[in-house]
Amino acid sequence: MIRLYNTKTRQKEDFAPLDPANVRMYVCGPTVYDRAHLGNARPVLVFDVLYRLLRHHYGETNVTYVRNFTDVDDRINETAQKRKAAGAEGTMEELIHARSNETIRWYHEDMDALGALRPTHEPRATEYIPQMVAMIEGLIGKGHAYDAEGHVLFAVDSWKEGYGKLSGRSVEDMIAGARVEVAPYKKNPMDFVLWKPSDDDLPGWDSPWGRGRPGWHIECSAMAHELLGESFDIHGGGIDLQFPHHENEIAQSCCAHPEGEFARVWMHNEMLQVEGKKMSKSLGNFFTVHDLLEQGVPGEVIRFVMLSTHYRKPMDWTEKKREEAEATLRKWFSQLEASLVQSNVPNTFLELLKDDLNSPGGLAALHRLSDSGDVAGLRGGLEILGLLNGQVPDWAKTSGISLEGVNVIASINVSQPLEPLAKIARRWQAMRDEKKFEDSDGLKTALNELGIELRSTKDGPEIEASRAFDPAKLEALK
RNA sequence: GGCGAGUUGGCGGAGUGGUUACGCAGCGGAUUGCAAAUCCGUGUACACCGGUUCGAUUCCGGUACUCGCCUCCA
Repeated sequence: MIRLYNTKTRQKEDFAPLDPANVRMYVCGPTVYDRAHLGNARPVLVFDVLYRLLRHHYGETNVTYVRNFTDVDDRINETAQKRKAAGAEGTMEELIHARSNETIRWYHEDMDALGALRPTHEPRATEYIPQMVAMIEGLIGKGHAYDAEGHVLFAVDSWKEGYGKLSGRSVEDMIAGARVEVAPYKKNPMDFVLWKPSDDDLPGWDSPWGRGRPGWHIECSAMAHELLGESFDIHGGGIDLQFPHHENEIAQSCCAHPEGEFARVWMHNEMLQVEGKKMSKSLGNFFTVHDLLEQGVPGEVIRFVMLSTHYRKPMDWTEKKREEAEATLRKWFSQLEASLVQSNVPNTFLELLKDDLNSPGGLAALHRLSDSGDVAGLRGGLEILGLLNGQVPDWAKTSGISLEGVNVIASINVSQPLEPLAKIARRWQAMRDEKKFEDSDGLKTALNELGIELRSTKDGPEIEASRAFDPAKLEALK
C-alpha cells in the first residue's frame, strides 16, 4: 500500500487509484521563458520518483503522467519584445514561438541529464486554446464567470463553499490580508482572470469575448480535463503554487465539471534554498541546472542531493552536500561495476518510498545494502530512485590497467596516456625501496595537488587519476 | 495584518509514546616507514515552559525563533 500526504486533507492517506489499470497524475510544468533554474528541478525529480514508484507498483503501462508547458505568458512576450527591439528578424509571433521552442529544447536537455523520465504527455498550452474557450463558456453558462471589459473573470462568490479549501483560507481572510490591486471591473477582489484581451502585437486567439489569450490558471484545468478526465488521482506541484494557482484550478474545474471531483490527492513539494538563503539573482546564488551541468556536476549528483531531503521539507543546496553525494555515488557505482548481478528491489527499501516518498530513508537503506554487500538490492534501489538508468555513468567509471607491476587507475574521462603515470609510480616505489621517505612523501604531496593519488597495496604501488591532469606539470616533477 | 510549515547529536538528515536511523566529520584500534584506502569499535541529540500519561523527543496548549505563501517564482 502506497501512502501519500494529501494537502487537501492535511494527512497521510492510503493511496487507492480510481483505476489501477490507469493511474493518472498531473504536475504543473514550467513556463518556458528561460532556462530551468535549480528550484525548477525539485518538483521534476520528486514526481519523477513518484512516477517510477507508481510504474513499479501498478505496472509500467498503467500510469499516465501529464506535465504541461506553459507557452503563453507575458514573460515570454517580454523576452520576444526585447529581442525585437534589439533588431531580431521576424514577427512578434515568430519570435515568441522561437523562444518557447528553444526553452522547451533546453528543458528536455537539462531534465534528461537529471535522469527524469519524459511524462506520458507534455501538452503545450497553445495547443489547447479551443478546450479553454469551451471551458470558459461553460463557466459563464453556469453563472461562475462573467465578461467584463474584454476580460472574463471567475466569480469566487459563486462557489464560496469550495473556494479556499486547499489552502485553508476563507475568501474573507484573503480579502482582509490581500495586497493585490483591485481592478475596477472585478465584482469581488479575489476574482481571477480566465481570459484577457491581447493587443495586435501580442499572441491572441479569436473568442466570443474578442481576440485575447487565456489566463494562467485555466490552462492547467483545460489540459488536465482533456488528457485525464473529470476525476483523476494525483495533482502535484511546488507549494508556492498552492495558492492561488491550484486553488483556482480547483474552482474552475469543479464548477465546470461538477460531476467530477478533479484531483483526489494534492501533493506539494517544499522550496529550495541555496546555502541557507532563498535563491535569487540579487543574492548572487542563482543558478540554473545547465550551469551546474556545465561545471561538471553530474546529473546523478544533483538528483541525489535533491532526494536526500524529504520533499515536504525545505531543502538547502550546499557545496558540502554536493561533495558528499558524489563520494557516496562513486562508492556505490564502483560496487556495481564489480558485480554483474541483476537488480532486485528489496522490500525494506520499497516500504520507505511507499511511505509518502521517504527518499532520505530510502538512501539510508541503500547505505545498509551497500555495507552488507547486497549489490542486487543496491542496484534495484538506485533504479527506482532514478539514480541508475542502465549502465554506471561514465563519470563514475574507472579503468584500471597493470603496467609493469604498477596498477594504474583512471576515471574513464581521463583520456590521457597512462604510461607517464606508471613511470612516476615506479619512481616513487624506488624512493621508498631506498627508504628515501622525504623524497617519496614530497612527490606524493605534489601529485595530490594535481589530483593524482599514490598509494601502496599488497600488490605493489597504485596510482589513480580521478580527473584530467596537465602532463607538463607531471613531467616537471621528474 | 491574514494563512501555513518548521525547530533532532559538530554538520546533514530520517523516525518513534518506553528498545540502534543513516551519512559526513571526530575519537580509539587493526593495518602502514608515514599515509591513503579498507576493516573493527565509539556518540542516550531531540528549542523553551506547562499539561495528559506508569512513562513524551514523539500527543495537547502556550512562548521564542526560523521560513514560506498572500505580488500569474516550482
